[in-house]
Amino acid sequence: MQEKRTRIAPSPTGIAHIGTAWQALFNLALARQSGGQFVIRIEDTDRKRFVPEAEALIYEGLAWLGIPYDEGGVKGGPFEPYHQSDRLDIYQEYAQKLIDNGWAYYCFATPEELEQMRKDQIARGELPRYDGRWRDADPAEVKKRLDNGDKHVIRLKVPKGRVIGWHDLIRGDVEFQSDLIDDQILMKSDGFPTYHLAVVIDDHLMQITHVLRGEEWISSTPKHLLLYEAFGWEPPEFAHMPLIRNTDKSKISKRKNDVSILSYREKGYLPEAVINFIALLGWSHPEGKEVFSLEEFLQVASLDRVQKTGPIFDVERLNWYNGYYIRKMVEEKGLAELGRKLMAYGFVDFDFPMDVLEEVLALVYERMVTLADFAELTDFFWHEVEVDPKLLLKKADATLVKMQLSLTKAFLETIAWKTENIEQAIRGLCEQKEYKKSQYFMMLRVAITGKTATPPLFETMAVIGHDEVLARINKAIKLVEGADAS
RNA sequence: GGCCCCAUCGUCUAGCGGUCUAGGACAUUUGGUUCUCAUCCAAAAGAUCCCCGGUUCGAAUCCGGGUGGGGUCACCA
Repeated sequence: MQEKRTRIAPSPTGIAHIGTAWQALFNLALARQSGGQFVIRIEDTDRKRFVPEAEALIYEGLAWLGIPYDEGGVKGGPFEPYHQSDRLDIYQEYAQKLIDNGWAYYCFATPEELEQMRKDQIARGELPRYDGRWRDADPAEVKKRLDNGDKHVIRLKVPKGRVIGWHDLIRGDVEFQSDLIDDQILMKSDGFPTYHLAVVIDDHLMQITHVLRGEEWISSTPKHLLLYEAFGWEPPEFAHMPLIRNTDKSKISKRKNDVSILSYREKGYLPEAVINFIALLGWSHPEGKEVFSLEEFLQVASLDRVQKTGPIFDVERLNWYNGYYIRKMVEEKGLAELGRKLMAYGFVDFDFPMDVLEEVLALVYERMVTLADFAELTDFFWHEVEVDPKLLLKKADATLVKMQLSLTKAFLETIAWKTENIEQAIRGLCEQKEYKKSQYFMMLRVAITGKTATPPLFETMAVIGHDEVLARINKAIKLVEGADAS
């Protein structure tokens, strides 16, 4: 099997994007399965949108998800440098070759001039495009402008009347008419290459064999193919993944979705849940499995099971995975592991009573969707609780409730503080006085936790502690008296 | 608008000419367990397989057209 060299080529323009991680997954799988390498190259040729911290965020995001790479990034490798901004002289050199062999030409049109040109075209009802005004310019004139040091770009001389096609590994045969392709800018006037030039040169020089990227690049591919031809290079295989979408089916965006990898960490998602979830976006496991690890994915992933339709990013499903993986973690590695994760990600308040952390976790872990849920699920264990008297009196009058609370207090006063004893005392009281279970338990739950939904009462009380429970019951009694008086 | 890509339950998807009265998962609803919630278990509901033609004995699956959605048309990637 041919060793496949694949890559992702993110731009450091802001956040580490979830789509980048998704793409990385499939690129990695392809490389791994063939014994090849997966490369990270940083495409930082756009100085206007450059964000200094962005690159580090990309590495951090991928590292958090556990997605490794073989070359580039902070690792380097045999094809250095892996930052396009460090490869300017290379692009310069190759652009010159294209000028020399007639595949490219200088264009001295200013941005303002081109803007005017487009306006005119639109006014005339034409579609805006470069009109080729410098395509066949007089060489003498070009030389004069060059000698004069006039600002210029270098454009690709797209041949006329050609059909440019390729066999896409995901989509099959795709074809474009060359006449519809603009004479693409290859070199900007600031001496930086455009994406199109840089990506082709780098992919070739770095010996990338398979370009697996998003569908948004599909209409750029013919331009790239032309460049391979212009250089006389063998093009790589191309495969275009569908685009992950917002709920309204548009391409997934910051505005309508959370697309930052790291923000999922901040929100309390587990990397294995995120991985499992995104792996199943536009792809299905050959055995129909819904739950599997990154390792397993890397072994069984294949392009022929990649769907052509853009999947919608559905957080509900991610939530299910997250709850599932939290439970799985506890079952396989114990509560301590959950505790460590919670601490590591900063979801445990500094004044939380650590000695009862595991006891508390045992009671709430099945109820957690994200790690961030820990706070809300557990605040009443160690915080003052706010009790709504209306909830206390929902299904019984004040006289009865007050009696129930007082008796409960009496029954609990002297017992040895253990779950079984608490249960025995309370159930005993309940039977003896023939309280309606649903009313009595709920009332007591509210009195002690302030909430209507909590872990089982007896265990909860056991963790909260004897003195605190009695204090809360006392408070509830006063509350009921107050409500009764008014 | 031109060009290109795409089209199965609300969502993620299985399906690659007959085994499909279309299967699974999430979400939803109901029942069971239970002191509530959650977990767990069971069940239900949910898709004219976008529409119309064609090919075929036979189409969700192949072909054509339509419609719808998406992407792209920058000195951004």
